[in-house]
Amino acid sequence: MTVPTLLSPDVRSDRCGDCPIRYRAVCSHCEADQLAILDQMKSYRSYSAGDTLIWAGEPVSKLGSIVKGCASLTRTMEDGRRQMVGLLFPSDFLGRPGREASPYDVIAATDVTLCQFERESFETFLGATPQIGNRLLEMTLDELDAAREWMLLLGRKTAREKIASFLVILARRDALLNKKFPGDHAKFDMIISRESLADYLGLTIETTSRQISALKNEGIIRLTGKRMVEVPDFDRLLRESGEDA
Amino acid sequence: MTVPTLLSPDVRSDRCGDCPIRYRAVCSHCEADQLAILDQMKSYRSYSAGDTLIWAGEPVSKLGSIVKGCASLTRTMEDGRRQMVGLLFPSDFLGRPGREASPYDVIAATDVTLCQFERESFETFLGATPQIGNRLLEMTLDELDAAREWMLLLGRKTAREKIASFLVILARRDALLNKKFPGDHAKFDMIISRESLADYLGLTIETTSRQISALKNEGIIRLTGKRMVEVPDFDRLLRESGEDA
DNA sequence: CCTTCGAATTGATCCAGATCAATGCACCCG
DNA sequence: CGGGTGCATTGATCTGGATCAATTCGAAGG
Repeated sequence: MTVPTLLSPDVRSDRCGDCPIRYRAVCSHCEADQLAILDQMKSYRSYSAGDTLIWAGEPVSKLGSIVKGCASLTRTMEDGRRQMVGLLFPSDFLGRPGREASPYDVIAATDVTLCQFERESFETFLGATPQIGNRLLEMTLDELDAAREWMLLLGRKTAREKIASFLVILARRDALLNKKFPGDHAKFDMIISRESLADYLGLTIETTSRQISALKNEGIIRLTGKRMVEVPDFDRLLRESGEDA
Repeated sequence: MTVPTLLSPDVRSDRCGDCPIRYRAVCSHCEADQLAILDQMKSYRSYSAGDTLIWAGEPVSKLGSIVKGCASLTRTMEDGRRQMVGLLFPSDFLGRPGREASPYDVIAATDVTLCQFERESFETFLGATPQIGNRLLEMTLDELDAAREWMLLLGRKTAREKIASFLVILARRDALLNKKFPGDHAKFDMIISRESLADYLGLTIETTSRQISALKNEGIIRLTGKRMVEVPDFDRLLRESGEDA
């Protein structure tokens, strides 16, 4: 049962056929008849920035896709040290079939709209629909690649390279979303606070802030407001990130 | 076509039914008839410690399971900085269906026996056999959890905690393999060189060596030879690792 | 037995990033 | 308008782990 009043303004209708993530989400390989079933099973739910969608270790009865917004996955140690272990963007899947609980907190980084399913009915459908399972495997392999890329960043990159690498990811995302070339002049929102960014990069807030200031002072990036970033020369930024071409 | 002469002494026959990883590998959910097909498709191959099984970026035509031994996944930056991003043990799967190339080098840490398939025929079988896909998804989710756990280690733990965490993993593995309780007195081989260990933990060889010596001097571990480790008090080691109970 | 050679340990010094401490800067609310 | 309140920036200092530099150990071979 869908709840139209919970739709965010950007989600034009509650029918799967109109969904902005129709061709990228877990349902992307589904045929029309399978989609009709998902359409019946799904419901939308909205969260505000800062809300915790899932608490680490708590069993969760819902699974679903991010339709709009951005959520973070975070692990916290007893003494309070925190490490962000992933960022979820629209079309990314939330929750793991066959697993009751998540080993990390999931927190809305911005306002988030979720397309969610009951775990049980989704798992039944998954068992009967190989397209879903295949797509889920693809997406999980992509997440694994991203996680391992991030391990290299956390283990071996300097603070400056870490910041630059993060900005490269956002600039590429901006180019993709706005159908520009990756080399073009990019302008995008940093999405997360300095504190979250520090948690993502394995740094302190202070070091994070200092390195951003340094990149700004050297003209590699330009800041408008606290969160908007412009990248006049993408290749220069890329060189700072320690990546190969 | 199997090649009996390449069998390692521990692999008693080349029939899947006798396989030591029969109930943990990608084939574990398969029925007898499906297993019979895999039995026809598979071949064994052995590698020596230090051999590169897969070069980063190179297309690979084979996929398969580790039957015996241990292999590492490593990313290298242009300037030579290296980060190990995973360790594969018996029953772990090597290669990614639907993906031509691996983004990291795969290197035999010890002598390795592989049960391998041609990519093309394996992918065809995967399409027709949901059990394989489901198991692969489970295993990939496990790898993703391990990778994210490691991100916390790389981003936030001290050198001492990193070493202790690695030893905790090996001690748990020893307990599992030898059907002991995790708290029991463990004795195991460290598998990898100090250099590889440094690459795994995001440290230098020197820091790695110093921290191991420190744990030894404080009686938290005991060393016999360079590579054999004994853990008299598992809980004490666990406390040093920064993990919660 | 001694020599060799790579891996491991140990010591001395250095520095990138952490920590401690203000200060700046919006934005809200009484 | 003034004074919170919560980020973000900037400055001063400290330190854990890196770097540079010898040993030491142990297995392999003559």
